[in-house]
Amino acid sequence: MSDTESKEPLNFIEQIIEEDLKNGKHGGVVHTRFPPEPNGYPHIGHAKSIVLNFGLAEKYGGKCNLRFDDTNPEKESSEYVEAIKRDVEWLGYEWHGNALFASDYFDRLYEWATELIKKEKAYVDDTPVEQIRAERGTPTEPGKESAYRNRSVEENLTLFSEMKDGKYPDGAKILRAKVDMASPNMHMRDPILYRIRHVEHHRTGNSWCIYPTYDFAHGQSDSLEEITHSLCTLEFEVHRPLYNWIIEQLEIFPSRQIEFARLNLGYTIVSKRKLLQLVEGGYVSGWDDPRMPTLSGIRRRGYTPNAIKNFIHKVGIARRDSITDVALLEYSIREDLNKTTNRVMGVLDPVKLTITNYPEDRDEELTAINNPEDESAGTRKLPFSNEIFIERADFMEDPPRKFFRLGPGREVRLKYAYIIKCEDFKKDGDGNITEIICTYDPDSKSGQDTSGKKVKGTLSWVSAKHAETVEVRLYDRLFKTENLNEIEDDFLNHLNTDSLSTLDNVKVEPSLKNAQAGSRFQFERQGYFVVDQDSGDTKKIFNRTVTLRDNWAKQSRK
RNA sequence: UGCCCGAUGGUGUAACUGGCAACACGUCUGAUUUUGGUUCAGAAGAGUCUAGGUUCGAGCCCUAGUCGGGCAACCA
Repeated sequence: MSDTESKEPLNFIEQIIEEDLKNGKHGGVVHTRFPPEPNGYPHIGHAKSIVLNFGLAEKYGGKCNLRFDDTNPEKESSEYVEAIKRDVEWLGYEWHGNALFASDYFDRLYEWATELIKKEKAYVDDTPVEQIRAERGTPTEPGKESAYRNRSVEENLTLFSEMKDGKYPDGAKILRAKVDMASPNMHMRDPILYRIRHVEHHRTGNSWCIYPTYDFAHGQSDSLEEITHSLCTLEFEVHRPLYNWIIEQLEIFPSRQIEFARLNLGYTIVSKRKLLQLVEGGYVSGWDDPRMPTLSGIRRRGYTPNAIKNFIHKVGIARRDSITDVALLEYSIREDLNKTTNRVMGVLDPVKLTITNYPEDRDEELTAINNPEDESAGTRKLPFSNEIFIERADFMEDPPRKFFRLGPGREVRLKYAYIIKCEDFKKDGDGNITEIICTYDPDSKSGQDTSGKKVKGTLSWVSAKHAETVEVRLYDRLFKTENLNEIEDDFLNHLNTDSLSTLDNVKVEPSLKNAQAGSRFQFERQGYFVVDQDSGDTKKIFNRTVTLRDNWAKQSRK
């Protein structure tokens, strides 16, 4: 694997890995990890990290751990742990061994803290929060050393042990590293290693009342797991000197931190905090609302793991901030679904069409191809009769020249059936078309057409008396602003109020009667749909995953 | 008036580590098509943030600047 010469260009992380491999670093082992904090549901941005970390391990024959960074019990819960596991598995990855937790290392971390104290590299500080903050200085001014900075090793050891034993209330004391209060890097100005929190942890319960900070837990966790390449996003770059400092002081396995730019998507928000706001504020139905960029939302929307992975690969990995065009995501899902999904007939906005010369009592079974992209998908029977439904948008009373569909006197083909001609139509008092009257050409049956006619348009349809009525939920982007990083007002002001529209009188062919939740279909000429989990036995619900590309719509917009 | 990153078509990434910018998406043509889908053929679109420098030669190296991002939670 690792010695395969691929022609694919390598991203900068792969270049680093291949260089390490060449130099025999870590004995040619590649070991990565996906390290989420269980404080929210994973979203498309996390997918980038998941695909990167697990993908690299796969590519180089290495391993990838799943490790929860659960050092802040106040925000974390096992609900999130489960959601994260589910999503990683859904994407098709298997973590190495059991799921791991930073909290598994609390004992070890405590020992290491003690070790740092003994080396005079850490001390207990009684300074109040506000003062600590003030003494840290600003980016342009150096900080001031704490009055407690030079306590004796013995005193620090005693105090730290008492902190652990619960002798002090929250915030009374902290453990800090002794680095350099004048460092131009704020994170090196005696960073906090442990804080007192008398709260229950979702895994360790009440056995601890002091918890390590990210900086004191993450690097050592990587080290304990012998992570060779520790990948994280750009904002942790300034933490890297501290990450390395701790590893050096403790003389432990030297994992290497490498940062890459997080994923930004147009019209999409990727912030757990804001996503939580959408859920709690009732702007969406939940974490798995199909409009949400969460993996659970995307999954419910009908996206496939393959599409997500391909999308991430197409986006690439780099160190510069960027915002990816949603069109790339949509392309990825269409590309996948086009090849894998069966076609069916569905009419979203039905209008009745009567074929006057077709016998009322006649039922015909036509043969339809399930997937023109996949012959093995076979064919199915489609019932036809004198009354059918077609899409309201497929008829125009006064059509423009480039409109290939139905209009007075025009002819079109009904897919898999006959060529029909519009003879007349009816309208109600408001001018809405209520019925289209046609005749058909008996010699034009699909597959045995002897009519010699050529028509430009082919319509999808559903036989009225055989149709199933279902509900369809059409989704649009949740926000109306493309770059949500640039806005200055509340992001909620940018919500697209028309992001969901529900159609409750959609007609579909009878083969869909027993479609199971999670099954995906292409409604011919419309888009890709997935059966929603809310579907009842009486009425199915279909979520529209994405529309088909539509050159006509594009052209008619001009 | 600090430190650290980054800057390549509309968007996202490449450029064999110095040899005269490529791929994908998007856009536009045309062909095929019983999905205005798919597929196929093709086109337009950047001279690589700016100014210097090194070099036979710079998107790649150096210097300065500009612009963008990050860093002052007992968050991660």
